[in-house]
Amino acid sequence: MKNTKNDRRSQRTRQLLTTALLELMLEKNYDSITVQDIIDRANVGRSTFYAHYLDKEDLLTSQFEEVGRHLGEVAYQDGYILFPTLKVFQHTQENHHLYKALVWGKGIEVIFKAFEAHLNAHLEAELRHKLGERSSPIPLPIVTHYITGAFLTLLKWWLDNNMPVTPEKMDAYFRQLVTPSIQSALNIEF
Amino acid sequence: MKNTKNDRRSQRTRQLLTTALLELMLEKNYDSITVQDIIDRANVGRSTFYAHYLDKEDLLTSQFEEVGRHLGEVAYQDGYILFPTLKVFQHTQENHHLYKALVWGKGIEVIFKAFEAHLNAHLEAELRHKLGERSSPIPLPIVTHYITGAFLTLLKWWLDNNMPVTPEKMDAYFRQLVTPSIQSALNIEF
DNA sequence: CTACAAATCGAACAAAGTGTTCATTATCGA
DNA sequence: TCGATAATGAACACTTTGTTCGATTTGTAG
Repeated sequence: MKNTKNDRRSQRTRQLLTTALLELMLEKNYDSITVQDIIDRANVGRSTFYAHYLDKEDLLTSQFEEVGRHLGEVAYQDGYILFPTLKVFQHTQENHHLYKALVWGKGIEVIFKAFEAHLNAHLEAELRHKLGERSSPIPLPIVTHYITGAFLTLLKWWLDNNMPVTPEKMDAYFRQLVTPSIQSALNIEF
Repeated sequence: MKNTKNDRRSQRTRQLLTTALLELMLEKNYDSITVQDIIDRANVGRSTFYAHYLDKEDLLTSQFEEVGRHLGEVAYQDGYILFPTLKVFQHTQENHHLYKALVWGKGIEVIFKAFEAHLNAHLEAELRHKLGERSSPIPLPIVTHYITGAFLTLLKWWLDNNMPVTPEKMDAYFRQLVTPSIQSALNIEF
């Protein structure tokens, strides 16, 4: 098939561009990175870049939205209530070079947005299920945003400070903080 | 004094520029706003703009960092532990036109960063005071970031959704969620 | 091996925006 | 009215953007 051939070549080009952008984000501010920088680093022709992406922003988001979605899905592959936060902390530590680049640049915002959306959706569904017939005294979107907001802020803080404690400790701290809130707010045990 | 005269003129010019930027942010994406747009709207000469600010970013941050600091200070003028969140919700609602512009643009990030720094610092100091000699089972920075992260996320969510509940209700929800956490985590009563 | 189609290359281009310079004009206090 | 300071805006060199297009490379089907 022709598809195979085209796809492989194109895919490799996209990979080169993504890698180049990531490398550059480790070196300098995202806003000051030009398309020229990226294609120089990636050894890719100017017109090729624009054949694949609309602009620099497009390269950033199209790649990293996927990462965010992926994170959201991984986080939910088990039936946890309050999702497996430990996994996320661990995954973040293992790939912290990637995430440092994202924190430095503004890529992290894109990922977090996609991640947050997933977390909120799943969390709301699970809480609703757990509640059953009872209604929540606090609107569920408020509860879910409260939880994901706190979680992502801690995750970012942890990264910014070069992960001063282990993922296991972070997870324990987070759960210690969030559990009583949910229990008392929704009268749910878990 | 000459200062008075200069200051007044300069100040007025800066005001014009800030207002123009705010208006423009209501109309279109921050990144697509040019310096030309701003000075046209403000009826200010090009060179005047650059006499006051380094670039567009500088205009944004120098003005809005102040807003963030101001918010942080206002929030602490009473001796609350867990700062007067209600006031912040109310203030946000009263000035929601301003904040909508900021949410739409990316100005909100700048403000939140400055605001968050203040909240964290004050919160940590107060919690430490409240703890006295006892040491916290959870590192205080983690507690404070947990709280401010959750708070700012809820504040943003509330704005994004056009403030579907009253400031009083938001405040009550937030406190209901966060109070048990802190009590159980730090053994503090308040 | 050859032929072919798809992907890449890179030079050239117009367009837009940036930040600076400087001679000129407006403003306001003394 | 004078003088200092601020604002003006045209002109400038420079950077970046996104597009076009003919030449070139690459991988595969036959």
